[in-house]
Amino acid sequence: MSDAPTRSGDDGSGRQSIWTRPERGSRGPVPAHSRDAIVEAAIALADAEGLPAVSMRAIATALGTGAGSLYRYLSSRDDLLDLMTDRVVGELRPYPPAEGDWLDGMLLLARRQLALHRRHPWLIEVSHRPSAVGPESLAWFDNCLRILEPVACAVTAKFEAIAMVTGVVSLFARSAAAAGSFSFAGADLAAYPHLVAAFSQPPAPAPRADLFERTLRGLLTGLLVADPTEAG
Amino acid sequence: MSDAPTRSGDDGSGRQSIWTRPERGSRGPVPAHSRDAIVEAAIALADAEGLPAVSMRAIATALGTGAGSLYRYLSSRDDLLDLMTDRVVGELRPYPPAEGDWLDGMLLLARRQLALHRRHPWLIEVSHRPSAVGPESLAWFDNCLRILEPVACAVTAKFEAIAMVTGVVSLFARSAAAAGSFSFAGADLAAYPHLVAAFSQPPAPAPRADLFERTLRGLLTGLLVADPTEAG
DNA sequence: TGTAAACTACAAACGGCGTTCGCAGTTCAG
DNA sequence: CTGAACTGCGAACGCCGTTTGTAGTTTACA
Repeated sequence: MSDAPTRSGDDGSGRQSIWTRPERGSRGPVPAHSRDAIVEAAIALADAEGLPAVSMRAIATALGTGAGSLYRYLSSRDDLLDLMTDRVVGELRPYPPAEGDWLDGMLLLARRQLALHRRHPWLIEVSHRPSAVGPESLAWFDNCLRILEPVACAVTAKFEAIAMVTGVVSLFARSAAAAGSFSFAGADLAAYPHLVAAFSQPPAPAPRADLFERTLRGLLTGLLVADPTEAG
Repeated sequence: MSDAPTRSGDDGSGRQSIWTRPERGSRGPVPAHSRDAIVEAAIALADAEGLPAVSMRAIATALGTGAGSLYRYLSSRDDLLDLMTDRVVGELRPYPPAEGDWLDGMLLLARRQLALHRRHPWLIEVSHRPSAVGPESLAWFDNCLRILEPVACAVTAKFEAIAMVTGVVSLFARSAAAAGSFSFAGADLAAYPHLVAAFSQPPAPAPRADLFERTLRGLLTGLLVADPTEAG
């Protein structure tokens, strides 16, 4: 909506994004900390105690300084979250060589992305917020395009497909994190006949094998090797 | 993970969920406000100014009272968000009669859900948080099961399918809300050859017709009318 | 009917948050 | 050498969700 604030290298207010602003000037004492150290401490904190525990004061305490001092290195907590995200996206490297089927290649990338979410559960909470795309995220995106190179279709379709794959990955990551986190106790189940019918059935024999892969395979073939009869 | 806190009618600490706790007792003056009025004010605020504007103080001001007074009707802000969510889910009623193909029925429901997200953009931010399932959400779920009744497969698969549909809906809602909200300015694009190649191509002739529907159709058939050769 | 318990409203306060500001000390450009 | 640009730091600001204390009101029950 509105005038598209497009967080980029230089927004209207003259402020620079975290990706283009230099870490420090040439004068003054050598800083006691660094952007990297702060990001590292924040990630460690998020991995260990979850995203809500990542407060400026907590990070500063972990680094042995005050909360206000962090603003010598960052301009806001949002910038820090962007840096954290891009840094862990870097863990997706090294990217495998483009060999074999492009579909298998995309599935491999998706599985790696899912593993990344397992390593850093806070990624789910952080990725839903409009963020500035960092260099590692761009590299990942670029690599997806590389794998999709043999596919003959419009770039728009590829963009859509990549976005959908990322979305489905976060979907699975979210459902894995929220597994069994609620129940129906206390509700008047009598009002929901199909629900009680479903629960009165014998439990499923076993979870279907690799719902993740089947979903993505269906999605990608559906989006990229489209039925030519409905070319719009 | 851990001991599954299962937010339900009565959690371990003896506190009752917002769905089972009575709104008021029998003694004392008649309350000046009501749970419904608070929820309504909160939804109006969220629709107009976004979820961050929904602070206890703002709601209280809108109702002409103090922030602390709201705790006579709610036990926490999280409870309020649960109530808000369930209330707008009620807007999905009335549910259409189960006629025609189940796939078409599910697609209709999904489209309605997407429209709901368009009406209440804050739903995206609120639904990613582990929440207590309210009666309207249960009714919606029950209705999905009703539509899927003619499908002959395990209930587990139906649950998975419903969850995936909801997830894909929120995916599309999110991408619609974030459309064009970032750019690559300031980045050294030379390091991303496939990205620049993609952008140097002529723009797509036109967006593919109804990516939403095609995605869901592929997903549902893939998940529910599974290939019998790989029955697990 | 009298009284105590249960309920109401409300303002003030608590602790935490992200962030800003002023101050004192340090380093380097001109 | 001087002054500008930087550094760390602690106090403060204005928000937030929530708790608490006080005072007034209504109902249940002896």
